[in-house]
Amino acid sequence: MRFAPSPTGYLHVGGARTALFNYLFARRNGGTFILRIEDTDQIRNVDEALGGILEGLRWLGLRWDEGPEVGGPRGPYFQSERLALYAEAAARLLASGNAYRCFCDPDELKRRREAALARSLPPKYDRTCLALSRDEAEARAAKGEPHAIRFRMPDGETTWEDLVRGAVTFRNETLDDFVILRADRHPTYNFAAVVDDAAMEISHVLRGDDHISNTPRQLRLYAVLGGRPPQFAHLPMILGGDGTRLSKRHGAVSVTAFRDEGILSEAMVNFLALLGWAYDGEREIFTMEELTAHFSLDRVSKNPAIFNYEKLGWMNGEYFRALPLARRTELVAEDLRRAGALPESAIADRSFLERAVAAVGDRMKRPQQFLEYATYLFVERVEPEAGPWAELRAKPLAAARLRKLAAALEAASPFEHDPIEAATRGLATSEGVKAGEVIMPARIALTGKKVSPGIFDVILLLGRERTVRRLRDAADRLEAASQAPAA
RNA sequence: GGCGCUAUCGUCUAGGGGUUAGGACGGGUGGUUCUCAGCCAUCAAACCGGGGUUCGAAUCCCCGUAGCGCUACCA
Repeated sequence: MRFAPSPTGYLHVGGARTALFNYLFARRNGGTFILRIEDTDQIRNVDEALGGILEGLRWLGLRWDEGPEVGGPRGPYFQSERLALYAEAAARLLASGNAYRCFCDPDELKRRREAALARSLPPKYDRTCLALSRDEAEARAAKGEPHAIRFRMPDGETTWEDLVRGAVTFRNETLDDFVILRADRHPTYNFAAVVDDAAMEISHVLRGDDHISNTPRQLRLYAVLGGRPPQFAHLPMILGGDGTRLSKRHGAVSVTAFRDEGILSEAMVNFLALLGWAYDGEREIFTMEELTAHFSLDRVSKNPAIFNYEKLGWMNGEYFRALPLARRTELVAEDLRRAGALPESAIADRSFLERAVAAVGDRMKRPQQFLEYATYLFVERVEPEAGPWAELRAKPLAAARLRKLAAALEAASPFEHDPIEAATRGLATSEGVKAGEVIMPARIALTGKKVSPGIFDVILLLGRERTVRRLRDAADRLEAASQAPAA
């Protein structure tokens, strides 16, 4: 079992889903999860790009048994360090006549390909260099003439039993004599993958279904290189909302970006697992342990799946709300610090922050939402939002009630939840109105908004002094405004 | 163009020769509470089209259509 990403700088959710399925399959079946880095393309970066991949995998909790940083008996785990293996395998194919040297100019081939495409013809390599005698080819190679090595595709057809799709067949003539070793002696993907999968004794290959058409090529390579091919399973692709391959323009795509937006790794894993796999269609919440216990390839879907950001958000809420208060507070503190949203002293007062987080309670689906429900706790004075303020002004008795509430709260003793509630409701009763008639104006005066945690929690958090001051301040302003109706 | 894969509510999916075609997200409505969130209840919402096989097809087969993928000296 292996996951073999190329170092692209970050772990894409599609890659993450593939990695997860590989991991689950290996764990479920007592296999070994190998991480191999496919860095055969010289053009692409490697070092810093690798970090993002490993970080993403680790964050998700997908620990590899063998691979970078942990080593293992089948190393090295970077293809760039396995060049000798590919050269040796290519030499064997050359010797057996299953491959041949190609001196064609890449630019010329590209032109021909485009020309063929323009005339609606299949853009296959025309086997020009297959016609070269072996002596001539060897002589030109010996002179140092640049050339690639191509696989000689045999006639016939290639079939395999895909673990998620069943039998898949390709006619070899549609496959082309593809390059296995480039002029710079680096292997191409299909070749390196086969040489390594064979050497690493890979039993199962789970990958995206964009690799389906690579599979017959690889199978052909196995046939001439020797070694039993692994079993293949092609997973459905993950698409964006418009039905095309998920990419940056659809929104966040790297798992670390989701992390930074407050998505919990447990939620990410759970959500990814459901993209292309289902337990029974009913149950949706699974821990990693439960996933490894239940995962099986025959419940993997064949249809591409559109990445639903909203459902991820919902699922994150499920996990976030289930976290112990201390943990939620910790996550909120981390986010506040990262965003630089509050002075360090406010963040450091952990017991107050914890009370605030408790008051916000189920309203948060992710730490980032904390301030939506709590900003007023951390400012000297609130500036009511226009809509709510206008509503307050529309109530002629509001100012007077605010003052009465202030007085009632000054008298409430002790200054705790129940006496505060009793004082507030008592006022409503004596005013002959429903509690909401007192509470909503208070909410606007105290928080500046129409939406907040429970009012008694807010009052408690604010403390008697600040509460009373804000109530009276709002009353003052209401009265001033009614003097000058223009505002 | 060629080759391949796929096709159940808007989305993720369960099911599979006879079902009121189930669940979840999202949406609507009602309830609960001081608002919101949450929770509870409830509603709307789907088998791509056409042929065939069959007593019976959404399910099996074929064709079509659509979407996606591959068609590199990328992976």
